[in-house]
Amino acid sequence: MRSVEDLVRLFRERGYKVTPQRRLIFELLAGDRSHPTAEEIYQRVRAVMPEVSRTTVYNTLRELITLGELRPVENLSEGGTRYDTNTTHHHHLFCVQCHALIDIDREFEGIELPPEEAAGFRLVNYQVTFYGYCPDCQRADGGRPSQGKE
Amino acid sequence: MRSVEDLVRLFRERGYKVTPQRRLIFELLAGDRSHPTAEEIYQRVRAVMPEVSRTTVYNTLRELITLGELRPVENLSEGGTRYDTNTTHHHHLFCVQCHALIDIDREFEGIELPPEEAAGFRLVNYQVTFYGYCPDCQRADGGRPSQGKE
DNA sequence: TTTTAGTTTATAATGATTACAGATTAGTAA
DNA sequence: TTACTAATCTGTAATCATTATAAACTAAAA
Ligand SMILES: [Mn+2]
Ligand SMILES: [Mn+2]
Ligand SMILES: [Zn+2]
Ligand SMILES: [Zn+2]
Repeated sequence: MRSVEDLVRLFRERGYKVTPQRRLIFELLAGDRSHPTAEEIYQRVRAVMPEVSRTTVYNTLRELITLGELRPVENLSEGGTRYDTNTTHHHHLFCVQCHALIDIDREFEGIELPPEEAAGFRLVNYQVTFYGYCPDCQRADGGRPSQGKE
Repeated sequence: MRSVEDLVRLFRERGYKVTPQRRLIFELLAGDRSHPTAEEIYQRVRAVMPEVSRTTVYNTLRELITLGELRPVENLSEGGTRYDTNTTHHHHLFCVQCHALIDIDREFEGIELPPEEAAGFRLVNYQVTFYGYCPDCQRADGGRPSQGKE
């Protein structure tokens, strides 16, 4: 995500107005590496401008996402937790269109995190997720989220 | 996840009663590899026993999870979407206790999915997530979800 | 059978997010 | 500067996924 002033310029270019609320959200996010939730951002905003509404925070986040300046952390359970009958360690292949989720039961070599990159974490597991288009969605490329199988 | 009869035995062993509702949910899940949501399971249950309630489905799923026979698909945005100011391709390190989420900006070698394992998918991306305990949570191992930094 | 602890159901409550409508304002142009 | 207006903001209601509650029901032990 760019600097506050770049975001201001970008918003103006695209015909979005630059309000004090938006500018404050830019300032709070520009330096942030903590992957905050909307609620956390709202609380930080409120500490400075107590009258700002949650809706404005949600709206501004959505705008930043639309402009490609922010993104939601990847989440395979959009629209409800998904349950896995495979309780052993394994990886996944996810269709970004129809949300088909397929197990990958083999192991990958070379996925090590040297201590200096592990930020002091004691590691217990890791998981790889591949994103792509399943055969059904490649074919029916019209666009509507087909339901794949069944 | 085990066979229906094994699940029946397991439930009896642990003092859970085996009701027709539970047995049906076992039957629907035992062969399933689709990573269904609670709502999808509920709809499948309802097609057979229309009077079963959503609550029973949720309860049974929770029991299966408690017994280690089922698990929720990993999700870094438990309790609300998290927003990422880093919009470029990168990986993550996640504290399973306080949910701290840290970027890993380097690439991993050897993460290839040969076509025969790709199930016909056209791949567009992949992501690695490491799970572990952050330094704060290793120290304060009492258990309560400390908030880490800030 | 009878008993009862555990289970189910319907309904209410909660938490995250989106939809809406009326009040407010950024940015433009006179 | 002032006036204008489309865009934005706020408060509130609605929606969706999930959990809590309490009264009715029942599996399984005696
Ligand atoms: Mn799986
Ligand atoms: Mn990140
Ligand atoms: Zn698909
Ligand atoms: Zn931690």
